[in-house]
Amino acid sequence: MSEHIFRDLPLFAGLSAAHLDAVRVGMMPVVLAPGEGLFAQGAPAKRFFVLAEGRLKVTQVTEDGRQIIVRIVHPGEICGFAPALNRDTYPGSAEAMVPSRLYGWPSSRWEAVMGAAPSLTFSAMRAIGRKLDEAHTRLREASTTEAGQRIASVLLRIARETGEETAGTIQIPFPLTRQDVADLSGNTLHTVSRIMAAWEGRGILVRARRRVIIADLPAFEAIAAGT
Amino acid sequence: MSEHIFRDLPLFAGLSAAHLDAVRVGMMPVVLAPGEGLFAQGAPAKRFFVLAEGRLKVTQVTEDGRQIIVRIVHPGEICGFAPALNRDTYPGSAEAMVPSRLYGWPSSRWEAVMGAAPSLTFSAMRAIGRKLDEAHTRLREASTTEAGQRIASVLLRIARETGEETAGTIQIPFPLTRQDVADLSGNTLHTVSRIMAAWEGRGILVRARRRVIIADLPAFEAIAAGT
DNA sequence: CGTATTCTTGACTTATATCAATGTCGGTGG
DNA sequence: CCACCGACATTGATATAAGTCAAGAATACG
Repeated sequence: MSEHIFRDLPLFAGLSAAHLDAVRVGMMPVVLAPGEGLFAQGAPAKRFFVLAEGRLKVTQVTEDGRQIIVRIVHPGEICGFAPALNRDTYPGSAEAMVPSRLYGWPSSRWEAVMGAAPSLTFSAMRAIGRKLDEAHTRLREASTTEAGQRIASVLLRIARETGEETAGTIQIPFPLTRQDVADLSGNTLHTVSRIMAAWEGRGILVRARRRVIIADLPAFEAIAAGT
Repeated sequence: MSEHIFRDLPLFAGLSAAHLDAVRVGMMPVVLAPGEGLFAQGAPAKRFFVLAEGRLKVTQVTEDGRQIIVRIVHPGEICGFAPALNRDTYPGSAEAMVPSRLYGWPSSRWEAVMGAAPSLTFSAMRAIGRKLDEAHTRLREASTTEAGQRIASVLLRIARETGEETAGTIQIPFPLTRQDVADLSGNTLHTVSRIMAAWEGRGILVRARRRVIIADLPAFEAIAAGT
């Protein structure tokens, strides 16, 4: 079954038959509807996953109910890698933003699956490293740049990762509410709404419910860079 | 030479003679005076390191000259792991806070050194993972908690990692200026100074130049947790 | 002993959160 | 098919935390 995922996922490309067999042990497919949770912050980290199709958001909540979006998981990426951190609970919650398809393994298989091929390990390590890099960028921006710049920077990064160009505009191909943007950029919903409304007025952004469409990329890049 | 480092550093514990030999290839000792730089942001990532003794701070600067301390490197930790991110320049600058001793390898040896023992790879991965976790915590705090809480949280984490208890007080065993604390917690020097002065008045902190000494740990923990 | 670094403190300003209300879209069920 | 309801979004008024500007004091170091 699911022979195709090994062709679909770059992460598993070029493995020998023996290693593929090792990877397959304990592997289970998972399907999620929009808004459905995959795992919850603080829950025992029973499994780790690779996203085959769709989009997830990983969030963390503070005691007082505030939320931030820690990362957005794109197809082909690993998530739930708590085993790598040597911890037994998930540091955040994961939830599908759109219909999603993934594959999961018991945490106990982490070293076996990673060990099946060194390239897999380095790939996972690079993925974690990139996340670290991104987290540091956001951290630096959080304390040194103002709200508008942070919002532009976050949207620009997502647009670069996954944006789809249509008639000169770039659209982020999955729904992002104003609240999501706020949680991504460390602002309140209100501030985000005000700033994005201003950009609409200047023709930089196109107004759309639960969607972000960049109309004037150069202007957007200028804002992200600090004008 | 330097046979002892393999006993001193937990990272290299329990390796076979053959693997130790592999690790030793291209290895070079480095000594740094306080304030001396190890590598600079944007420079070609020629080497990666393990800190044997001392303390480093890794910083990033924005175009407009603002700075944040991305992490503090403690003895036994890996730094300069740009190769793991598949990038050829350092994302930040590293500088010794106190006299420091380390060992470096050419970046080209990354996979070889990591491959010398799987345990080493997983150790490095855990180290990166922990940094990611820490970055997310700081990111969450940056946008949801107020200045005093962030300062307390940062100092508390460092104190837990490395603090030394003396006569009921806990001292962070390396110099930390108010500016350092500001760069660590995402504040200005002034805000940090005001808040720490207030804590001194309440007997929670002991005043000391370039040093942080926690006098009332429970009170400090309460502040970090959000009172 | 003087000079540089580090730290403190005050007055003022501003960005952004908070509070509060209203508006708009889009799906669901009658 | 239309009306309603809930989710999502806008907008204004106000409050406030923390940044900026500015000056000066304390400590370390050569």
